[in-house]
Amino acid sequence: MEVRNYSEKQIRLARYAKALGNPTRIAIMNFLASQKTCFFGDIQEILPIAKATTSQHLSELKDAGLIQGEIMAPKVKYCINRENWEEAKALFAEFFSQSVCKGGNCCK
Amino acid sequence: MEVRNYSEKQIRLARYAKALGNPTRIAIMNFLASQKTCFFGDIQEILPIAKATTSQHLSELKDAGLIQGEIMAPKVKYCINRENWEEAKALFAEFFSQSVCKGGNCCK
DNA sequence: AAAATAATTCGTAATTTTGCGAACAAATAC
DNA sequence: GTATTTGTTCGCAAAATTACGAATTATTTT
Repeated sequence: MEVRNYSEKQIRLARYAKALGNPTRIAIMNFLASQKTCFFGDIQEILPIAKATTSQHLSELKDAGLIQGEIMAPKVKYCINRENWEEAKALFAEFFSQSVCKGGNCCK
Repeated sequence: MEVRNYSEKQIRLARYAKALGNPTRIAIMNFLASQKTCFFGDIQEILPIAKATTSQHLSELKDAGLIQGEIMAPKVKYCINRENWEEAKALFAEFFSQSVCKGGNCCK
């Protein structure tokens, strides 16, 4: 009964996946990826939730490293954190590049 | 203040992401992708959690459509659901293929 | 200085997630 | 037919998530 820990990669991938595991946050990321300007208010406008909740979701995306914010008083400009976006992209690509059920005798 | 709903794609992507948003579930998927045989007991062995919890995580992955189970009494054989795996792969690929900060004037 | 604008934080509530041990179900082995 | 093996389900608890309105902060405009 060998109890193994999770690898750093597994933990980081899960962290990114968790941050993306909500339709609102996917919508935010889609919006940020498509826009040149990305003030809080612009994001808030396209979402069917209260601004306090939007702020919370942005915090989670920021904590996960997927976005960053820049204060341009009295507004706040958000954008995707390119470096971590690329890391996440690579981690998901690697994850999904695993060959599934090698040998083909799984569940059949 | 146009309140938009989320697209089906956003909802489906978020659903897959949520299912993958936990290191244990990533580890399970990695294991299933690498194994030819995949009985519950084999999965349970590599995880540092109780079997009841493992069963729960498998349920969530199954609910999300990422895996499927087959009873081979008294054992249960699990494997990746190829069709949905491919859908998830495509959704994540499309998501990460978005060009980030077009025009380059975001947050700089 | 006061009012307006923009966004975050606070306080709260409801729901979901994660985890465990114990009890249970279902088939096999003795 | 009783015991064993293998997983699931139940009941519970702690923590995290999602959501909101109200209060707060910080800058800008008047």
